[in-house]
Amino acid sequence: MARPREFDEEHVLEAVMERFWTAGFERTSAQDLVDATGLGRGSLYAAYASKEGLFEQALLRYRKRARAHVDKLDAEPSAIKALRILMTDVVDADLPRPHPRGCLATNSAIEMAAHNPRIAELVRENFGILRRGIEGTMRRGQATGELSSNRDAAALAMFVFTAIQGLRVMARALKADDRQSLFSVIEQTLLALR
Amino acid sequence: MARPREFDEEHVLEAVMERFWTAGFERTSAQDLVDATGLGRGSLYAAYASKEGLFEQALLRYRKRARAHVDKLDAEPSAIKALRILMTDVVDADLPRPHPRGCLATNSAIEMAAHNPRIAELVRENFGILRRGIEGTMRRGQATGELSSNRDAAALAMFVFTAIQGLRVMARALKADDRQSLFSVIEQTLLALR
DNA sequence: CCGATTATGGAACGATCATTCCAGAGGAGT
DNA sequence: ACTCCTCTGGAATGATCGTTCCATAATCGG
Repeated sequence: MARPREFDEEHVLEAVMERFWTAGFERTSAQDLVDATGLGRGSLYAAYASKEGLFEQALLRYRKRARAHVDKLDAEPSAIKALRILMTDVVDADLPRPHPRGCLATNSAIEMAAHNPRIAELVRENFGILRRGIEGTMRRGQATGELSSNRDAAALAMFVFTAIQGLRVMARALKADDRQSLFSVIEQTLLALR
Repeated sequence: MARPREFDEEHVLEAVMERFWTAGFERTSAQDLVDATGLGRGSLYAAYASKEGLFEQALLRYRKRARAHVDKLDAEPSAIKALRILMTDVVDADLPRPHPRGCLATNSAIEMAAHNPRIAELVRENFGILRRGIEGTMRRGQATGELSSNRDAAALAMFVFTAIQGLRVMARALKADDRQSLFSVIEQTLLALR
């Protein structure tokens, strides 16, 4: 051991994630990352090897968001209410002004998954966290009688999860005044669970 | 008038669209487009001004796909069957080997919409063609009594359309053996219309 | 058949890209 | 206090980016 690191890894990765999230991988340059983190090029490359390595770290960090969503799901007793809160949160989180940033995992699925197997795997892992959380909520709702028990919980969870991916795409493409139609989609999705 | 064009615009734009579709805007270089079309740089830029101009043309051309989907919807008498065919077609079309390419409009919504208003508008136009087609099918189903008439056809159409966007995201991220789960999502979506 | 005008495509451009290098700085172990 | 070893950050590198230039070719109207 010799000289210790001077930078705060939490802060650096947060800034990196933010940049990749709004601009995407290709539109974010190494210079952008230097500016965003305040580190020198040498330090950045010594610690994370490459731009792709940095992106992987950002995606790993993004898992916390998925886990937070799952925690919030588990905190609400009513399954339907929990799923409504989840989807409303997703729409609200993906639509900040001035530019909607969508979901980092969804964006990465489109932009990177076909070109980088490592990233594709991380995206699927991110997806899995939320999908399994939804499935748990679904089973809970079936146990309490809130949801019909004669339907496949895993299939229903995949259905809701896919709807969320659709909402995230629409959030990135629609104008702000179409926001209301996304909430209508949420209600139609919840209606389908009864 | 002087020397006429030697290249076939149809062929050129088809090749350009194909390239942007699989690789995305940023991962497609001007050199890639020169190679794909067989034209020289000068010819390409004289005809289309810029890489973005070329992308716009590709997206304009892509509308034909959306229109073909709508035509197929209109050809099937049963609304439910028509929508099942549509969604199955979408999943099949988005998942060719070796790399799933998804949907050009969906990919562009994620990659470009926040950065380029012109592209964002073309994406919304593409979306609108299919969404309105679905809405028409929905009304038809209500008229024949196949679908319940006491639900909002526009809201149902938006719901199905958003589900399709979700399917397109999943198609780009999932492994080939998860294909079956996408068909399960299709059935859950159709079930919600009854 | 002859200017006028446009298409052609490869060479050339400056900018920017991701990455590497390196000289200096600074704690850790002895 | 001295020697490692690592961190640091700006300079440098070669590649590639999108775009422009330009000499040549080809077709038009007259």
